[in-house]
Amino acid sequence: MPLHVVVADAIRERIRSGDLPVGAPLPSESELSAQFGASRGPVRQALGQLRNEGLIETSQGRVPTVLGRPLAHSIDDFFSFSAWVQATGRLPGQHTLELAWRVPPAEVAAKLHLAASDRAVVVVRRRSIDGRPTMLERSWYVSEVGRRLFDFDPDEGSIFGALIERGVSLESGTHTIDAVAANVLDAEQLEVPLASPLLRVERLTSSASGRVVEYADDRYRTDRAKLAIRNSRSTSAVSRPSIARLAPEGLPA
Amino acid sequence: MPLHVVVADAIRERIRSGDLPVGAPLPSESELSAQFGASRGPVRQALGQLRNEGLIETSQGRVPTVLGRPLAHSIDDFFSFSAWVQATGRLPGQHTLELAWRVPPAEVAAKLHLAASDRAVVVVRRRSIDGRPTMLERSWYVSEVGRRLFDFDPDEGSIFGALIERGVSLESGTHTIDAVAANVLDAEQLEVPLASPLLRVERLTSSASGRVVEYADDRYRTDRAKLAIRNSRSTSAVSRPSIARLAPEGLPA
DNA sequence: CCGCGGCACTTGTCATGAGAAGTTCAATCA
DNA sequence: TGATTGAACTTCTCATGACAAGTGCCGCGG
Repeated sequence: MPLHVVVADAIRERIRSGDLPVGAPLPSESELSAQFGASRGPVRQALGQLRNEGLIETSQGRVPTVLGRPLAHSIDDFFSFSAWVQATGRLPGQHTLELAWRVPPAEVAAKLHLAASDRAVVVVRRRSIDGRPTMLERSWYVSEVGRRLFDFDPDEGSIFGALIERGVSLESGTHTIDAVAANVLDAEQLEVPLASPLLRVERLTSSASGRVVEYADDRYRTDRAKLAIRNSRSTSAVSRPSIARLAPEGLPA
Repeated sequence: MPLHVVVADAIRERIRSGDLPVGAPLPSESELSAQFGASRGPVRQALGQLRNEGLIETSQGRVPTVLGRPLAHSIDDFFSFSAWVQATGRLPGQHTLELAWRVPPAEVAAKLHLAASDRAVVVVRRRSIDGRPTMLERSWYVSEVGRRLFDFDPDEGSIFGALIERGVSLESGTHTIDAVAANVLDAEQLEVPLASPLLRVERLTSSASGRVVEYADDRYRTDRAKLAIRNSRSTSAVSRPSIARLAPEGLPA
């Protein structure tokens, strides 16, 4: 394991455990170098990573300080409805409306990088929080991944979690957010009037190898779930903006 | 200006301009070193930054490749409509419908932490991209900040930029995203049918001292603007989740 | 007692050099 | 023809050394 990862993990653990409380100064770079028997390079690489994670704050001439504890829930909460709901102390529910293996519509096939005649596995589920219908989920999986869905009951719980457990690589994702009017199925399942505004999150999930494996269209009742983003300018000026507005491709330049 | 920033800016510009199209290979590190008269250090620092921004992809043994056009150059693009539109190479426009100093509705006053009788400055503007109506913005500023709005023409350009220039501290923000049906004003100004689904972004901006200074309700035509979020699990499992789903307060536990 | 200068220490930036590990591609062999 | 090997690339990692620039603090002088 690379030295800079070792250093970053060690410091992260010291922060998580409370050994380095919030606001506390970190050892200087030279001290860390000595502690880990590394030169300044790897140490600075580790500190840069931690700064990007928002864990520490650095500035010239001043020893780095601890900004906050790492959050208990992971980014998985953003991929998995079940994980999110559970993390907020409520009860997730799901009711499968459809589970099938068939040729997807052209626009879905394009997003999954499939040939026109390739089949994919589609799952349509109504998700609920504490028994209240909250979201309607339409997911398409490439066959290779999707066939595993027949191994277990999608009414059981998290598909995301089940796939991860079975060794499927679900690594990165792009989420696109907009609003749509509820169609007949949406309205019926979410128990809202036809054409009600719904928050839509489209998700493209890729494996570690970069292969697109899932396309999902999730529609939320906005009175039961929203999205929130928190960010600050100064500390993130150098950090990566994981969020951005997006202009649709369809717009003429 | 630091060398690695110069290098990063140059490459970013070459991507933005299309000189380096999507999927194209970047020059190798040694070539870049030669081009900029820099050693490998700053070049690698620049590439790391671009990788963090999701602009390029790197892996051992392979030349870096262009992943996509920049979604956002900086966090500022997320706060400022003008900055965002300009960064994507298009022309922002604004038409002010109202600029007034008056007592805000109770729910707005609460968000700004104002007393019931305190006044605030309200601005309603229709924002456009390349002349097309795209977003309707309703912003409320606390008086202390809002009075500066009368110093310049809000039709001129970015309020955000103008306030920053005048030394106003706009440091952090919380964005809440949902969907709403277009009301009469929305429909008229955005040129969509009544009750069309719109993407709404509510923004609470705070100064460095933590004081809430702005509340905004921005409503987008979803055919002209969306939100995108890119994230990966492994590298971000520990990375800060600057994004989270949010359950509304109104929900009974 | 207060203010100020200067020194020690810090991080930020950059150069140079080197080996490990992965990728690409063309020549070679079955 | 198809698989394999190897060399020439690449990036990743790390060490060392150096200077610039910012911070904190102690002690001196007022």
